[in-house]
Order: sequence, then structure tokens, then C-alpha cells
Amino acid sequence: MPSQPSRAAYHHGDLRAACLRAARELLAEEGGAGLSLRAVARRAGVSPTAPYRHFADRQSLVSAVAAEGYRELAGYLAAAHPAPETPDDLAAVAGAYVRFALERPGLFRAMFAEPCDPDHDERVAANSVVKAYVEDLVKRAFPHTGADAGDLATAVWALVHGLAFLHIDSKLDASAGVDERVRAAVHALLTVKAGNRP
Amino acid sequence: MPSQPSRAAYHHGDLRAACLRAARELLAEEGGAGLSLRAVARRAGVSPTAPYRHFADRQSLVSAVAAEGYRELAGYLAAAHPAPETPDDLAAVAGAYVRFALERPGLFRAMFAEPCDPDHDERVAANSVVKAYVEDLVKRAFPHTGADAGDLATAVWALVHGLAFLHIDSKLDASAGVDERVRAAVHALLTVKAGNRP
DNA sequence: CCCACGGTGTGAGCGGTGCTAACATCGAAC
DNA sequence: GTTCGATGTTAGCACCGCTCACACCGTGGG
Repeated sequence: MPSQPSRAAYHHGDLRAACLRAARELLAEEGGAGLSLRAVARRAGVSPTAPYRHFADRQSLVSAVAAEGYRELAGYLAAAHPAPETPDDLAAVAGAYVRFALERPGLFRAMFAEPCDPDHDERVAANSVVKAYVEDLVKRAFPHTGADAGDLATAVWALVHGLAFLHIDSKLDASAGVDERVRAAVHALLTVKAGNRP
Repeated sequence: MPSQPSRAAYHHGDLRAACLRAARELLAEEGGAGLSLRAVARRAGVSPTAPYRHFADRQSLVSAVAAEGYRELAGYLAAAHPAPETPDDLAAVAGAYVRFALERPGLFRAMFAEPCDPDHDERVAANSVVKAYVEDLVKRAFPHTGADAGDLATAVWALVHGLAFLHIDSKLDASAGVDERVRAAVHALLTVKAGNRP
């Protein structure tokens, strides 16, 4: 591999990274439909088929971008609250999850909207990081719950995941006060009177 | 318009319906990527551009299919429990929502996975039917909740929606006992002790 | 009764796309 | 210093969305 980016090089130097960056930009600018290997190649200033040296096919590129997205999401959530302990902290993290989706809808859709081959190791690894983070978070926020902690974690993840999708699909008018809305939804669910059950 | 399906007709008779049916089949067999106007035309036994007489573009076809999907979803939920009243009934309906997504992942993704033009009247109408149904359901299952009923409905919809997506993305091993898993998740969320809050 | 018209299907064709195969270039290991 | 493998290029296939000009035919005004 070339150690230095020799000027006007025949070889790009770090085409893989350039492709990922270009893919991210296209995803942000034109959405998932605009993400094509050829467009990526154009943006990277390279011939239309050069990316195939680094990605087996389009799906492979999308998976790589998605894996990046998972890692970013994990960081984003951690930044929202470094050590969430209470349900209120959890609501803050939930807000961050939805905000992440709203700020990068193209990326978020790439992460979830198309079926991905489960063989992409990097992708499943990055995904399970998010999963583990949510589970740990829920366990700390509800240490004394009688319900199975795994079930609760699943439910919480599903809740925020669903909120995110409904928002980016504009099934809920998202424009104003997303955090407030998310907080209200989480609060509403967590404070439902169990006594209502027969 | 031809009143009778004259045999070997130059005009199809009901090409629009045939296109919708073909689109549904393609969605089921090959997923969203396989749904092309040309493939639809082939399957309907018609020239590649004939569908353009009935659908302005691909997006328009997808929106029409999605609208069908929303109506079917509403019927599917209603069939799961004709008059849900208790949180347990609600869990049953939630299970139906997820089952619907798992049985028709292609259709479900078409309904939610791509951004849709909000100008497609039929589609937004069909979608709001589902929304109203969920709201009514939640109001009946939790008549005495102090929280805003709209917030709670949003939260419940988000919960089942998220569960559906996580399942069809196989983020949760869905194969066995989906209903049980969904019921457990809903139960876990609804029975969280509010007393845990500071 | 006939004919014009408009709704519907056809065909050719443009540019874009995923992907493959054969070839070109260059850095690095021997 | 030569060879070799990784990386990039070009040509080309089939398919795609979409447009335009044209063909067909049921229907309604004369």
C-alpha cells in the first residue's frame, strides 16, 4: 500500500475511507436512493468501478456505512448522559436517540431500513454494542424491577426506536420540541398505573 | 373504458389493479429492491411503460401499495381483538402488529422505510386511520391515566412499531415465540414501578 | 351510422445503475 | 532490478426510471 499520497497518483491512497466519506455525504444530501457506487466513485474522483476493489457490492458499502453509524450512535448516546441512572436520565438518552435519527435520517435509514446480510461481522458487532449499552442503561435505571431486565431493555429500545422512525417518517409532526415530546411519551408509559390491569 | 374484458384485448381492462397485485407479489418475493415498474409491467404481461398510464412514477406506485398496506394493517389489528379494553388486550394487538410486519416484511418496509411524499392523499388518509385506531385503543385500555392520552398513544404506537422493526431487522431473534416476546416487553414496560423514580 | 377524440398500450431511446472481465499502473518484496 | 500483487481504468452487459411519438380502440357527438 502507498505510504504517502504521491501527487496526481494513479493510486488514490485511501480510497476506502474516501468512499465511506462520499457515501455519508450522499446519504445526507440525497437520501438512500442517491447512494450509488458510481456516484461515490465520481465524488471520490475515481473511475466508476474503482470502489469494487474495496467493497464487494453496494450492500457491502451500505453495511460498512451502517457500522460507522452504529458506532457514532453509541457515542452520541453516551455523550447525552455520561452515567444515566434514573428514568429521567433514560428519557434524556431517549431524546438523544431520536435526535440522532432526525439529524441523520439518511444514515439512520441505512442502518435499519434495508435488510442487511447478517454475515457482515463489523456491522453486527457495532450493533451489539448499542444493544449492550441499552441493556446496561435500563438495568441501572430500573434496578429493582421485578420484570425480566432483558424484556424491559427490549421494550425501551423498541420504544425509542419506534419514536425515531415515526418522527423521521413525519407520522408525528416532529419540527418543534422533539425532546419534550419524547420525554412526554417515555413519562406517559413509565407512569401508567399498573392498577388499571384487572 | 372497456366495459368487458374482450379477449386478447389491446387494452388490458384493469391494469392498475394488476399492477398493484404484481407489486405486492414482487415485494413479497424479492423485497423492496425488486419492485420496479418494469418488473411490474412484465408480470402484468404488458409493455414496460404501460404502468406509467396509471402511476406517475415509481414513488406513486409505492405509495399506492403502502396505502393498501395501511388498510390491511387496520383490518389485521381489528381482527386480532375486536374490542380491546384491557392492557392484556392491548398486548394481543401489539403482537398482531409485529406479526403483520413479520409476515409481510416487504410491504411493511414499503409503508415505512422510504420517505414518502406527504401529498399522496390516499396514503396519508389510510395512515391516519391506523393512528386513530391506536389512539382509541389506548384510551380504552387506560381510561384513568393521568398522563396525556395522546402522549400515551404515541408511546404505545412507537413501542409496537419499534418492536416490529427490530424483529424484521433480526436485531432480536424473532423466529420463535414472537407473541410471547412482545407480550413480555409490553408487560415489562407497563408494570415498571413508578416508585423507582426519585 | 360514422367518425373524431381521448384514454390506454406500444416502441424506441436517453442517461443512470450494478456488476464483470480484461487490461494498465505502481509500490514493494524478493 | 525484476517480478508480482494490490489497486485503478476501460469496455461492456443487462436492467432501471422516465419521456416522447405513435398505435389502437371504445365511446359519444354529429
